[in-house]
Order: sequence, then C-alpha cells, then structure tokens
Amino acid sequence: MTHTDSPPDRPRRRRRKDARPGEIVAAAIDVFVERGFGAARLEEVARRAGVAKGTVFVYFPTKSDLFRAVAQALLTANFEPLENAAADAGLPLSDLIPLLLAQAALVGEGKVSAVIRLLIAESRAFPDLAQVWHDEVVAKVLGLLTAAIERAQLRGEIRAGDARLQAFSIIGPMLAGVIFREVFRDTTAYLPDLRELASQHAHIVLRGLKAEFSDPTAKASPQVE
Amino acid sequence: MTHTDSPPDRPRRRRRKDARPGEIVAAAIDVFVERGFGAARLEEVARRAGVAKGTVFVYFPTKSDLFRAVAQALLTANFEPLENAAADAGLPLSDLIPLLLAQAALVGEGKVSAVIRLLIAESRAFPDLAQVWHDEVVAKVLGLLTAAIERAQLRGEIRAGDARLQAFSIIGPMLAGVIFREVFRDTTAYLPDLRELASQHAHIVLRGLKAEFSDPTAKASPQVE
DNA sequence: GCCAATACTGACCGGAAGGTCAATAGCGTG
DNA sequence: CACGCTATTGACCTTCCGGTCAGTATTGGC
Repeated sequence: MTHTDSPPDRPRRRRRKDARPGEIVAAAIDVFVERGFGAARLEEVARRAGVAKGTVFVYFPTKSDLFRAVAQALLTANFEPLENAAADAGLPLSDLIPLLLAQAALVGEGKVSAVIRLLIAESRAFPDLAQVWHDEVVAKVLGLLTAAIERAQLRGEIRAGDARLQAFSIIGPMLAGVIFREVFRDTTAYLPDLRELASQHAHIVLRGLKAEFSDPTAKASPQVE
Repeated sequence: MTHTDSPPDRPRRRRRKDARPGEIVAAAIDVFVERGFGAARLEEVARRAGVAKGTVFVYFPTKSDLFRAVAQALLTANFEPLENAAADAGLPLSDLIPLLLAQAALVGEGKVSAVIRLLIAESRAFPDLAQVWHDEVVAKVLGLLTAAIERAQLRGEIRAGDARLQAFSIIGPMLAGVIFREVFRDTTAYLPDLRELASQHAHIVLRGLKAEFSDPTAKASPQVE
C-alpha cells in the first residue's frame, strides 16, 4: 500500500513537468478501470501517481478531462493488433477470420476487457467519448472486415448477404466471450476459454458462410476433438 | 416534466403503504437505467415517484438496497421470453435457434439493452448482483441451450465440439448487436437491425454447425436477397 | 551562491447528495 | 366528530469530493 520509495536523501518534491502527465494518466487508468468514472477518486489517482491532488489539476483541468485522456490512452495502447489483423486485406476470409479471432482472443485476455466494460458503462455520460471510440476502433475494424467480406462475396468465396451483419456473426461471439469473462469473473466456475472459442467459432462461421458446398475436400475441423 | 396531477381537490399527501414500494422501484428503474448507479439521484427518484425523498428511505434503507430491488425487478420483468424460448427442449436445433434468436431480437429492442448496459457497468461494484443475474438469467439460458446442443450432437444433428462454446457462437452476435445499438445509439448512422441479424445469423450458424454435408436439399437461405 | 521563475503542494472551500428525524396530516375506529 | 396511529414529509445534518490558490521548494541561469 505505502509505496516503497523515499530513502531520506531524495527530495520529496521534484519538478518534472514533462513526465507528470504520463504518470498521472497511468495511475488514472488503473483507478478508472477499477472503479468506473463516478466512483474514481482523484485523490487516489494522485496518491498512486506519487503527486499531490493539486498537481493532477495542474495538468488536467477537470475530472472529465482526465477521463478523456485515459480513454484516449487506452484506445491507442490496446487496439492496434486488432486493426492490423483486420487490415490484412489481401487474405481470403478463410485465413483472415481465424487470424482475426485469434488476435481478438489474445487482446481480450489482457486489460482490454476492462476497457470495454468502461466504455459500455460510460458511453451515455460521455457521448463524445463514444464517438471517438466508434471512429477510431469500431468503425475501423468493422469497416475493414465488412470490406473484406464484400470482396469475398464478389469472388464467390462466401454466400451473399448483408456483409455488415455477417461481420457481427464473425466477431460477436468473441465480444460476448470477453464481456462474459469480465462480468462474471468472480461469479462462476465456468469461464469460456477465448482461444478455444476463437478457434472453434472460426470453423463454424466459416463453414456457415462458405458459398454453397463448394469444397467437399474440407480439411476436417482440426481441434474439435 | 412537472407531472400532471394535483387538481386542488386531491390531498397532496396520501397514505398507501402497500403501493409505494412498487411506485418507487418503477421510478428508480428509469433513473438508474438513464444515469447509472453513481449518477442517479434519489431526490429525482422521489420526484418521479411523486413522493418526498424521506419516503424513499422508509422503504429502502440505502441507495444500494434500492438498486438491488431495481435489478431484481428488471430481471424478473424482462427475461422470461428468452428462458421460455431456450426451454423448448424437444425442438431440433434447426428450429430452436431461429426461434431463440428471433426472441432475442425482440427482447433486445426494448429496454433490455439498457438493462444489460447497467449490469455490465455495475457488476464490479455489486458482485452479489452479478451473482444473481448469472444464476437467474445467464446460467439458465446458457444451460438450457447447451443441453439442447449436446442432445443435438448425440442425435447427429450437429457436429461435435464444446457445446458451451457453440452456445456462444449462437447467441454472441445477438449480444454484440444489442450492445452496439445501445452504446452507439447516438453516435453512428448505421445501427444493425436486430431481426435481420437474428434471421441471417441463424442460417449461418446452423449451416456451420450442421453435421457434415448431411442435407444437400437445404432450403436456400430465405431472405438474404 | 543568489535569484527569479515556476512546478508543486495541501489546506481550504462550496456545493451536492445520501441519510435522519421531529413534526404533520391522512385515515381508520369508536 | 374526535382521537390516536402511523405513513409521509422536508428541513436539516454530515460527509465526501471536485476544484482553488496562496505559499513553498526546486531548479536553471548567472
């Protein structure tokens, strides 16, 4: 609880104008993720960042501003892998989907699940924040995926249908799994294994999407034992 | 905003010990759903219920107690259809899944989406509440669905695999759609149509789950235009 | 080593909201 | 109609917390 610094020779006050914002945001991430916006205490953020409460207000005029900075930091820190996966434009869906879902499983095991919970929780109170998240993450990933789906439809790889909804069919279970694990983490003995879910669902959804019965030589599903 | 009662002949104070709790909970549902636990004001609950703030505390000792009552009420009010759908035990999956998803689409269009948001948001602050929701809703629906899947596997209707994860494949996209609509309701022009999603995803996931290529006479997908 | 500039501090403020309770007014009873 | 019971009230209390600011300590320049 008491942080282990302060050997008596180090000054207890230091001026590091440029390092502060980052430290404060880092501490704030933990606090906001743990408690949510309403229950987060700026005094605790200050304590964890090793500064006085007033210092927080030097760099972030209001609690909301700090929260926005936190949201922005979380966003840029956690969602590049997903975008990259979705951006592999040339791939056929039969390669892209397993890749994307596996990536989602990895990402979802980290603190991203808490981030998603935070976003869902506060989207009403911070509509502008929902906007940013939508534009920077959701629209990007969903857009790339949808585009890939449409191309696959054109080249006859998968069946016709609303590509945007098909995108939901693909990633929906991963989101559900992540949220389930987050919400019921301490509540239930059974938590879905995200990697297994990714692998199994990739097979199911690919099979469901494939055009007609084009490929009877389908490699039997690998690890469904 | 000002409620339209109080013609001057009606007394402004009335004693209705048994009607109060229900009225208060009803008002509280709206406030909690709109604002979340932290930002909900008991004074506003009281105002909307047409009582004084003190009266709220007569029936509910603390804000948390009121919140629990709200969660319980929402739970019992909104999830019977889903359970019923999942409980149709005899049905083959090819009938059960479209039914279940269609039901989920209907349910998700109502205020259930806000309820789900509330649950996700507050599950950390109210672990006991997460427990109740898990036991009363999630475990029930997921359990029934999983059981149905296992039976279908045994009778050879669908392929082998982890039935609990297959359940995620089935309902995940619906949950994702509901949450998407809730979070980005005012943020984006595109909101997925839940009924279309239900119908399209039912075809995809059924096709993906079906045992081998058992049914070449598959009725071509109905409304994928 | 001194000084000016300023990053940092933490005691303080104001208001908001959960929670209390003595007073009050509606209602059933005789 | 009078009376007592009690459901209801709303002014009040208390705590908590976001936000302020006059003062202080550090640092870099000379």
